[in-house]
Amino acid sequence: MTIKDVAAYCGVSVSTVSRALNKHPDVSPHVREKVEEAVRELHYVPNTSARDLVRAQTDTVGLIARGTGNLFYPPVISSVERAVEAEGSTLITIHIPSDDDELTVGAELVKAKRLKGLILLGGRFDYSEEDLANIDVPLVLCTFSNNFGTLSAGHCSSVSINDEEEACKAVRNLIERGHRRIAIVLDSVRSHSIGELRFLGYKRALEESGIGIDPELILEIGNFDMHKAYSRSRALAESRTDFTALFAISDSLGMAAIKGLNDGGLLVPEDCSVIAIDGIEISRYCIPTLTTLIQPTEEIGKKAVALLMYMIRSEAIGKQLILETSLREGESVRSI
Amino acid sequence: MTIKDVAAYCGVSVSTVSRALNKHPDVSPHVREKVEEAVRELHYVPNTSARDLVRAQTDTVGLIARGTGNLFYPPVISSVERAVEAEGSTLITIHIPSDDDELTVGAELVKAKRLKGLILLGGRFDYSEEDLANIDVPLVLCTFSNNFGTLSAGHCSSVSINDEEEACKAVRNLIERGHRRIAIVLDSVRSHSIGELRFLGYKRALEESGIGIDPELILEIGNFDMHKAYSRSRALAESRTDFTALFAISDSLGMAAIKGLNDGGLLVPEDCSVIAIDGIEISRYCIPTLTTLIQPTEEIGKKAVALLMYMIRSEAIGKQLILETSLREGESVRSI
DNA sequence: TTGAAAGCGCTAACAT
DNA sequence: ATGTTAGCGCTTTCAA
Repeated sequence: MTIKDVAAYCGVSVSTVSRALNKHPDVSPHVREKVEEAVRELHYVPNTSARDLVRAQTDTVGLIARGTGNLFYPPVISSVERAVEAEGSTLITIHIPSDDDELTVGAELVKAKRLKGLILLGGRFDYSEEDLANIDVPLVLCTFSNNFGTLSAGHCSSVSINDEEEACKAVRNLIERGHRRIAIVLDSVRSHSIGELRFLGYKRALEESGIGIDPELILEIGNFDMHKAYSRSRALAESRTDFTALFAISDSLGMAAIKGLNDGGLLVPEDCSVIAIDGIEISRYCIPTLTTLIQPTEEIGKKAVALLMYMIRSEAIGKQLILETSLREGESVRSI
Repeated sequence: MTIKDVAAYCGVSVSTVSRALNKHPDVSPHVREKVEEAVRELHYVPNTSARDLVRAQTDTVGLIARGTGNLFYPPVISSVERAVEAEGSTLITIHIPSDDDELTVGAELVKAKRLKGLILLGGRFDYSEEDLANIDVPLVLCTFSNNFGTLSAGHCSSVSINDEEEACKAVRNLIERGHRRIAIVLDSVRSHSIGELRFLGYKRALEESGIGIDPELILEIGNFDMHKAYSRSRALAESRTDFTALFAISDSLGMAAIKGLNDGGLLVPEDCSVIAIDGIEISRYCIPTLTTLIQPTEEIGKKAVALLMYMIRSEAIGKQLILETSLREGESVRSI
């Protein structure tokens, strides 16, 4: 069942069928209708490989999600999927561990699948022009990137929250409620990724209020493992260190921390308040409900695809888009 | 950068390069080496579309996950991704809402992308031969299917836990601990999907022990929405209906139910025990930790791909594979 | 062991 | 408005 069969069935040439299929204007309504009927009748589905081969590039865009098991991704990926689908394109999604290099994987994928664009989820923010140069199709980073001041944006856009600012907001929220001894749970202060940015926000909020940084309250767990977050928080609770609040850079770390504090003898929020960033669905149903800054996952996905398509179509230069979080008041923070 | 360039670079014909690339035996070691070097030198990556066009089918397999936001999927999908990657194939993943028809979507996808195989996650179990006939490539269902007795397996395999049996185990666990008034939270008793199967297991466990079914204790929420599970459980708690335990057919429903019971005035596990099925990571960090039957997600994904590849290669008839869960003792169940 | 050439299904000039 | 035709990059007969 090829385009030839459809052409024969309709008694026209293949190019006419092709034109009708691709919604070219110069096809008579009568023929167009006949073709459409034939397609239904014959259950004809165009061969994507053939189409892609003759075209300059595929109708496929790639999505690379770095860091497995991140509960923040699924809704973003869903959103990207829907948006890409709505554009009539195809999405290829790949998850890579956080110690793989997303740009290397990306460059290969782009070549092999002849992608027309690429979206990166959870990448680093310290890409150099050189790194980026390997990918010769439009690129959208779903990571706040503060180095575009020095980088020529080229075919690279970004959409994300302002990680530093939002982290700062979260910690300010705690400070406003009277907390001064505030712990932080993060992957690493030197992650070249959101961990580092959110740590900067934490630092800034404390400094604004003249509160010093206490290394004892910085729980660097190396990755986004809930178990590590649990055990370190528990240890901190058991150590009887003086602190009344904790900021987790993600909801899952926040939930693990609450459990750790709890098992370490500290009640949340009575003995220790906890705030996080993400707003994943399940954190509305834990006990206590997590207070968190909700990332606009749906919008991140939609905007990422919109930016990508925009760049693909107009070969325009990249744009940096910053979205805002919204506070979801849970039960894990109290004033003191 | 095409195969022609590589051929020119090596001073051989394209067919020789093609043979070398595809590891045909009849290529002299010397030429083979030269080609390999040229590929590295020139950063040549074969054009998948061209390759797929000339071959009978693509190197792509599809994965359709039905029901969005299911936390059981991500680890399975990751596992499938890795396994497919290890086979040198490509995966296209699509999420569809639970009210879409996975077989229709699947049939289209297979045609359009000329997939060599398809994996279905979270599908129904009441497919007819007719339904299945629309998909003319090997198919693996990650859903327990009890109708293969009457269905000729054809090119269709399945890998999953025995939903009815495992649900029965879960409820038996509660009964063994002295519970007799046991509620259930599920999507629907007539879902033609795991909901129905697990309900059957619930029923069987109760009947085994001579416990009658009380419609009041059956919380049908229509879908897998945590919010619905929350509000219904809360209402049940507030109604002061007599019950001491609750079985949720998924971890996320279980967590939502715990929260609902809690907010409705019942402490878990003191006033009400809760058990579920899934074993998602985050349910180890809620308060109380969820007692649950862990699904072997990693293995489900791996086995699904293995079965699929097996069928693709040998055109063999399908196999039905049943895996076992393992009990993860949490803090949400106590004996009475 | 290698090369020449046909053709996979489609799109897009170009011609009419 | 429609038909004819030349490829897109690759694999695979068929010949040498």
